Amino acid sequence: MESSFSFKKAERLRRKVDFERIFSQGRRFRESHFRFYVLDRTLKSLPCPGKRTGPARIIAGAGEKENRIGFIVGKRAVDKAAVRRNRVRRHLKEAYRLNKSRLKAGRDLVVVAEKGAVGLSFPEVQRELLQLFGKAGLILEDE
RNA sequence: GGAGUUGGCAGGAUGAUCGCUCCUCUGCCCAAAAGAUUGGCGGAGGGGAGGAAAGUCCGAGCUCCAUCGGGCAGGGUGGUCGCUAACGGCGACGCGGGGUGACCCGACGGAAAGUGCCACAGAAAAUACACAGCCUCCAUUGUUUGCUUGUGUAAACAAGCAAAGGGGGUAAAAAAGGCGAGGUAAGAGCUCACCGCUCCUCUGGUGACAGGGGAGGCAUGGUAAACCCCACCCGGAGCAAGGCCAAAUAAGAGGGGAAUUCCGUUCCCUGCGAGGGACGGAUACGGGAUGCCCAUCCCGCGCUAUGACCCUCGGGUUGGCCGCUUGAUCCGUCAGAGCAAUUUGGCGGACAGAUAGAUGAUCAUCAAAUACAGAACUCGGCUUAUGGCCAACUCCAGCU
RNA sequence: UGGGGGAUGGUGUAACUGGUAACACGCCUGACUCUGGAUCAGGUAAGUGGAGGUUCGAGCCCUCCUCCCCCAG
Repeated sequence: MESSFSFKKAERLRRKVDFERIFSQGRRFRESHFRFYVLDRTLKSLPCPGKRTGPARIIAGAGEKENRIGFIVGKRAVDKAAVRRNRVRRHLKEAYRLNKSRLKAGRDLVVVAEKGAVGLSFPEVQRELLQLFGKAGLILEDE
């Protein structure tokens, strides 16, 4: 298995309907500074993207076994200053990028930052994110 | 050494590993008859946040909408001259004010065109009037009215009141400009010196204004970031502007056409809902009213209208593409114009374009580096946030 | 990102054309009652989000900041 650390556009959630589907149908977890939503695309693959009846590219792009993830760092909930919000999001992206090879595939994930997330250092963010992945049962067992 | 004023500077660097985005060149794959092209996965090279990117306070470019004319109105600016694409910005100068000083600050046109306001206090608040206290005969000149009381035969004298003149504990602001002297019964530009004011005139300056001379003895309280007057300027909205393509859906518009309903209030009936009544409004032919020309008002001229059903066109939504970054651009240097802002020309160099939204993470070294803070159509300014460094100048203290 | 609105006692709202910041619900004390509620009487509490300016004098007028809310995908 090639343990690529790259993190391209196709691995990010970019569509409003994707976010809404995960919020309405996904499972939810919490740590002290982040909320976490998971939706397993492999279980309900047949009806899930339907009903939109859009072009076939939507199904094709999401139909692979790749994980997709989105990060939400709100202005109202987290911090007004754009610099500090960017720092939180970059920490989250880096923590996911370095650890994503250890996760089960075929899921859509969303991480929402909350009030106290601004003051955290990168190791603290990485530890909390891994705790969330563990709670959700996403970490592969094989050594 | 301390305190301060003004102007300027950079906004961590280097290396290693793992990553993101855009552009150029290039290899492979998929779809297709083929090619262009688009998409996916790679390779090489290159670019990748700020002085404030911020606040959105002004000014523009750009785009769409509106635009038949006029009036009234609304908003903005406010010393002068210039600079600029434009500005409420900048420069120089004038005037006024602050600071021992370097230097700084000023919405800085008009209150004898009009209107409004000026609480409390005070005699009085825009008019110089009433009123309280005080002075008015002794001497020089002239004049002196009425009433009451007292003395006296009377004439007359004395006292008081009225008439006449001056004046102002207060107040943010005060009038016979301020202050000092003379003057007087007490007092007033009544007189005089200095300062100020008004008018006339001369000189200098493009101008704001400055300086000189003469006359008047002084008449015009404050407020225009109150209405207003004067001069100048101003259509509206904003890239989520706006345009194109595809998909599914069927709102709206136009036409036809028959008919009389439709909407709102939640007052009444009903347990609630549905429904009905009442009230108000809209609609038929006309009128009126409303709407459309930036908002409001008026005039002239013009246009439009309720709605089941049928036909035609195809709004908005979702996804993608364009707009989208090289332009009144910025920097360096040389030469020219100008006190300067700025500008002309030559040479060289630089310049992000994302769309769930790119600059990061970890480590090492440098004495330390986490100040404020992140592009979203683009420029020119202003304002606000901010740790540090440098230069010039000012004041104070000490030493030589 | 662009556009619009607001901030006044603990809470919800007033303050006309600039002239002593008002009202209700609260809260506290007292009366009434065996006690509580209701009622009555009295009191407490903001100097108007912050900083400057205009004016004799700003909640109100002007400028700049801070915070909150709404609209447009």
